[in-house]
Amino acid sequence: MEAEQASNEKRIITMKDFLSHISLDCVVFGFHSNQLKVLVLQMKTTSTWALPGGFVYEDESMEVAASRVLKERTGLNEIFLHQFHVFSDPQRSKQNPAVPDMILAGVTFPEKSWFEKRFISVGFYALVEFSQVNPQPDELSDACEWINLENIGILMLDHNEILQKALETLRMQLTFQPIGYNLLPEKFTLSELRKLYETILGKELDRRNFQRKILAYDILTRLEEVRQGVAHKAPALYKFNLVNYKRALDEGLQGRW
Amino acid sequence: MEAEQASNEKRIITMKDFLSHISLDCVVFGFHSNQLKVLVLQMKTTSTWALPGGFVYEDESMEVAASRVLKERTGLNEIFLHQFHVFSDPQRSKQNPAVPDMILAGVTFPEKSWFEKRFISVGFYALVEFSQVNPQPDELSDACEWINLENIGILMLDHNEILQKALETLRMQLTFQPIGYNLLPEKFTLSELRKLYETILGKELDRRNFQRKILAYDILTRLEEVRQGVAHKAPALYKFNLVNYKRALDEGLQGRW
DNA sequence: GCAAAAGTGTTGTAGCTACACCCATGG
DNA sequence: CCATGGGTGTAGCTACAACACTTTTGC
Repeated sequence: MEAEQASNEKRIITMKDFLSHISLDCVVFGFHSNQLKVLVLQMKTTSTWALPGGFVYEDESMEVAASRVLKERTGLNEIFLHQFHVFSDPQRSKQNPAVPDMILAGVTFPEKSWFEKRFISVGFYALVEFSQVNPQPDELSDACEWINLENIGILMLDHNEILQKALETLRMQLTFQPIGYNLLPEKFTLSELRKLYETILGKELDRRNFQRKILAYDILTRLEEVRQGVAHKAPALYKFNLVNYKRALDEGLQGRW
Repeated sequence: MEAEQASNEKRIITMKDFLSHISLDCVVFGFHSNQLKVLVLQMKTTSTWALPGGFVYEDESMEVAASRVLKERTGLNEIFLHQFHVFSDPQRSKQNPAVPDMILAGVTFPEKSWFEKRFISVGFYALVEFSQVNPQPDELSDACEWINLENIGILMLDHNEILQKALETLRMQLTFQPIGYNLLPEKFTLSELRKLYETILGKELDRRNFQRKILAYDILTRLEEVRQGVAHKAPALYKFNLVNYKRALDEGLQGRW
């Protein structure tokens, strides 16, 4: 206790000690031809792949900044978006390979040492409808593409870790909430919805039990239409019943106590 | 797409636009005489109550910074600590009532406008054993106290919102994980554990069903001892079985698919 | 001895798993 | 006509809520 006191008096607090830079990175999930995909950028000078990200303006919340960034990368407004973790290992942004790209892009900064400071990044995950997205590279990259989750290689900085954590979060949320609304087109079959669940969870689900369970939630509306032009029996199309879907989200679906 | 291009070329990125300050705030939960308590500070000049918090050094992760702050406020090392949300509403730190206290405490800062920038804060929640804590105010406050959750009044800035979100997170985690290990003393009765659950969840639980359910997890070891000196039948004491407890944490306890 | 809390047992029900079975369709 | 996937049904099991009942202690 006395040691505490002493160190308190001795210490002179200088706010320069506390300067960090804050950024955000987004893991954008899409679903197409029964595969989960992630939106990634290829950096200009190093050709390494990276998650879309950016900085936050002074008058923005992190959420607004993430929406802005994703609007630029996908063309979409009103994206389903959730923050899931802050990545702040002081080593994470050493030798940031994006710095040459920033200089190339004409980024100016207040002082020479600006890029030597570490970056703290807030991770967001987004769920988007694959077909609605028009991928656009940013100033630092010359490609923006969907890559199958299983084909994602080494990403810039700690972006593999960010992706991993996003996936874990998505799996957790899936148990609680009827995700799928944001990833699927308006009309879909139960098999497509099941494949999505199987892909996210990384395991197979019993076709018949899945069907009854998801229908029991009463969040789907069966349409008159069936999917045409496929082999075998034509499956019925469904869409989400928004009212019941939102109610289910509020209540949560499992876990009692 | 062309509009995108045009705006990209027109815009000159100046990193000064992106300067924000990052801080952290902690919701420290303790449990004593069957009540959930939160550790709060009383600020020097305004006498308003606030959550313990601080800034992050350049060579620290947010987690390390939060541990350091809580070590100062509680005297404890090795605190159970989890980040749960980033609070970044640009209005949240307008008219920060802590600024006079900072000036009083001799805090120096690089430029006059430093405090006019907004603060982005990472929220952490901590679970500690009440009796082990030795509450210590910081440089900006002249009191550090446990307050019953239900008696918490108006807090500084958006700290009520932060507390609320911490509680929601704790409730969510409770369904998944056998919390209680960090909040209770080494030896405890099943009634005490149940009261803790009831307090966090805000509702009563059936005594007998709770007992069987929690024992079924196989994370508790029944001791030979009983609690002495209480009215009525002496209840058995239990302690956590750390091996099984950790296994249960890994697996998660509920939610199938 | 009686009030109050601890400890153990029982029963009905909801929801799940693991199947069997029939239907529709494209090749 | 048959392989394949869609749609519906059912039996057995598990987990849980809602109870009843007994035991132990302080006053």
